[in-house]
Amino acid sequence: MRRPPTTTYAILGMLTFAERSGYELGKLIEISIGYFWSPAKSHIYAELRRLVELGWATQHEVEQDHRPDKRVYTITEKGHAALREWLNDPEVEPETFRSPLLLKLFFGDLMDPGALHAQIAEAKRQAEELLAELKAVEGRIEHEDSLRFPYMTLRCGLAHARATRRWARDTLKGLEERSAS
Amino acid sequence: MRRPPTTTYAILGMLTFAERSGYELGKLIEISIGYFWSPAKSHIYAELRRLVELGWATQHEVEQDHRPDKRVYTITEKGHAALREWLNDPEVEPETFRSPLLLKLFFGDLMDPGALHAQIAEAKRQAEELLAELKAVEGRIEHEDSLRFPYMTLRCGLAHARATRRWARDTLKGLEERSAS
DNA sequence: GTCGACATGTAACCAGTTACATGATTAA
DNA sequence: TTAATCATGTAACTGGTTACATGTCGAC
Repeated sequence: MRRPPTTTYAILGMLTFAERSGYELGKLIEISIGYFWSPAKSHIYAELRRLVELGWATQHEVEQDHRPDKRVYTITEKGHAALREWLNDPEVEPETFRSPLLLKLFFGDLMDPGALHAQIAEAKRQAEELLAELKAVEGRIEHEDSLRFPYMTLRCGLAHARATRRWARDTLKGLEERSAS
Repeated sequence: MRRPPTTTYAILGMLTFAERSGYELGKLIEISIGYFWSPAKSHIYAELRRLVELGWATQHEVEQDHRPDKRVYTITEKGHAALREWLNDPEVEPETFRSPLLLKLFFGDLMDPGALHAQIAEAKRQAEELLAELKAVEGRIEHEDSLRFPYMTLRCGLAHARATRRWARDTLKGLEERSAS
């Protein structure tokens, strides 16, 4: 039996902080690992079922007042062991990065200059938006020693958002200089 | 009929420089758009067949001496129009970025410190390798005015490789300081 | 009464990868 | 003769998304 896909371990890892329902995991992932690993909502529920099948988590229903009932998942010792085995495996799967914007830019000769400029400007705006978002998170977690490792991943995001913003700025400038002459 | 996936346009775009066979496209993509858009070999052949079906390219066999024959694809005027329509569409699909390394780091508390250090160190090594590769490409194309737009995409790759290297360096330092105390 | 947050899923689809299969030609 | 490059694909799989479906509960 092959090792399950990375998303399985992502969900499993999120259960190490506390037992949670699929819905709660979705909200949590969105503001944490979602920046570099973001499964669809329906995918989360599917993975939770797989975790139970594997014996890596157990489920139990929680009746709630004032809210619909929920199904809460708890990591097992077997799950912990599987997670550690994956974490310590020196073989790390390669990152994937795909950028439709860079792809378009590569063919920039064929583009309407106005459309190109607008699309890079929009990328710059998005980088700035992301940067503001990440800075806000940083303010909240930088001194939380228990979030030391999440903070390191945040620093990576900040570095890349800044690199993107600067690149977009420079590229726009280059585009404008050329169109002016 | 919906718009075909981005990979279709990637292949189509590569045909604007010259008519090419699937094999030639594979080699070319690897050293150009492959850094931010890299279809599998078999996928390239499949997309070429789709281009012909759509009337966006035509194919013809080329008999070769000293080498196996090949099937060469040429972009049509209809293909050019479709490509421009896609390029100028202000709606750009979002980038996707997935990092198993950051995912592991997020759960760093559960890792063996040695394994974590080794995995970040390996990421740093990979960033340096990529950086060297991109710098070599830069030296070859920076003054080629016809490669102005590809050069802009290269600058983005350089910025990100440098950001990754610096982040990995800083992170390793943080890890070492902590383990020393 | 309707909107939004809470809550869980199914079914259909699809983009893309992996492994496999085949064969020509050239250079060591 | 063996490896490397040139050359083209098929078939099976799979990881993952999208759209849909359903319903609870509280607040306005």
